Amino acid sequence: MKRDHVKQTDRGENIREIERFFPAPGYDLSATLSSGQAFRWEQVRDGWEGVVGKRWVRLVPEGGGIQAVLAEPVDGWDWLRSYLQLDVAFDRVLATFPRDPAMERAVDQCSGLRLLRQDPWECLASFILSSTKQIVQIKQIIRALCEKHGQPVTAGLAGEQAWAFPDPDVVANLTELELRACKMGFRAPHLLGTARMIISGKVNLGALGAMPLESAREQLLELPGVGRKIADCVLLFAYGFQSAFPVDVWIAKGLRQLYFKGRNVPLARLQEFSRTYFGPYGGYAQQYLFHYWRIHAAAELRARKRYGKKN
DNA sequence: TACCAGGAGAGCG
DNA sequence: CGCTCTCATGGT
Repeated sequence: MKRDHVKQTDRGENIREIERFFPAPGYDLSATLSSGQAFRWEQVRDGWEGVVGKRWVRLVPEGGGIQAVLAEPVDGWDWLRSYLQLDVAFDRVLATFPRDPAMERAVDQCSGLRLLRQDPWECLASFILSSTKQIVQIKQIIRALCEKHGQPVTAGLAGEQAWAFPDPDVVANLTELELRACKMGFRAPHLLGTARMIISGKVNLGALGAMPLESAREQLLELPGVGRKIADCVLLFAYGFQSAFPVDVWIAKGLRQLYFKGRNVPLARLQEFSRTYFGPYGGYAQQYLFHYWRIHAAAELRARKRYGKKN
């Protein structure tokens, strides 16, 4: 135990803490961390362990909130509050969703799912690596990249080791071959090219948050390996553009099934539909549908196997 | 063993 | 434009 690292002054200033409890009623940590928005969290016993920025964190849901435990003490917790979006008035978000049967089922079954607010570079790089990969595989690629090229950070109370996500300048100075060694295949030149464009200053990730959604998206689309879907993921998960609505294969399937009677509606029309139909927090609605549809479809598949295929 | 995965980009008519 | 093909790799 490292409790002796927790120092307090009489005046209550410079309090360095190694753990803290955050009240978060209704927050479903498991759904949030496993819903395909972030890829570095692992379930360990009754909690989740990962690296946020340069810090290893263990999060345990308990008693209407989240207990956070670090490996090393910190001065403040704003970085974690922001990452977990603990201050979002969530009832007001839910109230803006369209009231249709599909949306209500999704909210009903995934209530407690939240959107994170991630670091733009890590989020961008992660989703460049995500294209045509299953979530389990994306996690493997990112783990390899971090273990080979990320900065080591202290993890756990016994001082084990974890790795931070490698910064853009580190990635930019790697070779395509070194990146391919992380099993990212044809995504390697995309990631490399993007890292180099960011280092060169041709795209400034720090400036996008203050831009209108469309301008920020335009900037992201300049980067190699970044199309509409990945751009929207980054706009939503890293910059907090709540109306960005990434349409991937799952969402596309779900939208066609749930809102178009299974008709083969073209992607562009699905994007147009999602932009107008789901409201100012469409991104949130999207994450509910994504999570719901992924679980729903998986359950359906298992049921078919068990009872024998009817089709 | 086949099929497919939180796509993007080039090439075609 | 809109459609098709390819890209690399591994889970199910």
